[in-house]
Amino acid sequence: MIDSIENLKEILKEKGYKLTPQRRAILDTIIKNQGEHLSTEEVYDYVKKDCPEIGLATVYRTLQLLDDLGVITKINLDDGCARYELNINSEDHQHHHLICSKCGNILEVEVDLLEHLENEIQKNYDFEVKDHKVKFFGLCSKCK
Amino acid sequence: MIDSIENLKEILKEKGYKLTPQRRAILDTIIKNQGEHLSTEEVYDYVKKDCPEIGLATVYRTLQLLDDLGVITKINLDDGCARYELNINSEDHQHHHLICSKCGNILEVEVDLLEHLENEIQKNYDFEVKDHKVKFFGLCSKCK
DNA sequence: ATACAGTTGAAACTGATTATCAATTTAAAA
DNA sequence: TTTTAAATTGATAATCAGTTTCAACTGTAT
Ligand SMILES: [Mn+2]
Ligand SMILES: [Mn+2]
Ligand SMILES: [Zn+2]
Ligand SMILES: [Zn+2]
Repeated sequence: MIDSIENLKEILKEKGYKLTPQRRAILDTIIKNQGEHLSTEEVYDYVKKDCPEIGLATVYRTLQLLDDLGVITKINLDDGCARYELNINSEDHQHHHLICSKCGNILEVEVDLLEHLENEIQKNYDFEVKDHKVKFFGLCSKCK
Repeated sequence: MIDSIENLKEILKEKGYKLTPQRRAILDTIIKNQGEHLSTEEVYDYVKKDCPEIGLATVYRTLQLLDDLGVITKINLDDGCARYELNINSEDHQHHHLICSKCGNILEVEVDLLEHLENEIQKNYDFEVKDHKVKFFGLCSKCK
């Protein structure tokens, strides 16, 4: 969805928000670490290299804001803290995660394959599906 | 999976745990409120009627224990606290949840319909799926 | 009845997240 | 470019779910 810092300013301006060096640095960090699922503290540690004076509260606030704006997505890996990842396709549904119960490694699943299930849900429950969160637990190739 | 308090004692005994009035009362509460997704505090409030002297720490400990034993399942509805529900079929996968973004109502989906997706995952990622957590977000029949 | 391991409740503690607030900064207007 | 108002920041305190500690208590096997 977001190509670079260039259009972050536009996205912010639309809602009356300002582009600050802190916000820029935080998004830079997330883009640079694409593929990771960073916690707030982890983003804080990374971003301090570019922006040593930044406060942890600002990181919490900014990640929440970027999530509200649809730039990033908050995910829950049941490890006691929120994690975030960059949104690639804003239109598309959130991708699935495979979580290895043994080594804790996270794999991402590109295919969605939920159309059939979602159609059944629309039909049987009269529920209009907008998005989903899907986690699979099990053993990865190395651990089984 | 669990029929009544009768076999809770057996399940506990197998692992060297004891059947206490507190554990009995907590499971009673969960059985009585089947279909709800109770938080620890909510279980605490209900169970105090039968067991007024019970401590909140005991409720936390017992819910965790029952989850470990496979009697109940912890679920995360992104509202800041853990919630639990009785396990009906221990063998089967956890059922799906439909969460209305407007009214917050939770619907349960009986059909699984994930075999195809799970087969693709086994094949393409060499990942052995044991269980899953699936949440759909959208609008329920009343809200759309 | 005894013994002992498991359990309890109260209270202190932890760790993630949020709220507060005075000082600072952005962005738009003058 | 200066002015201005609203948004933002960092430090700190506060909150809140959940965990730990520990002395007193209880369930169960013998
Ligand atoms: Mn991911
Ligand atoms: Mn349910
Ligand atoms: Zn693994
Ligand atoms: Zn609704």
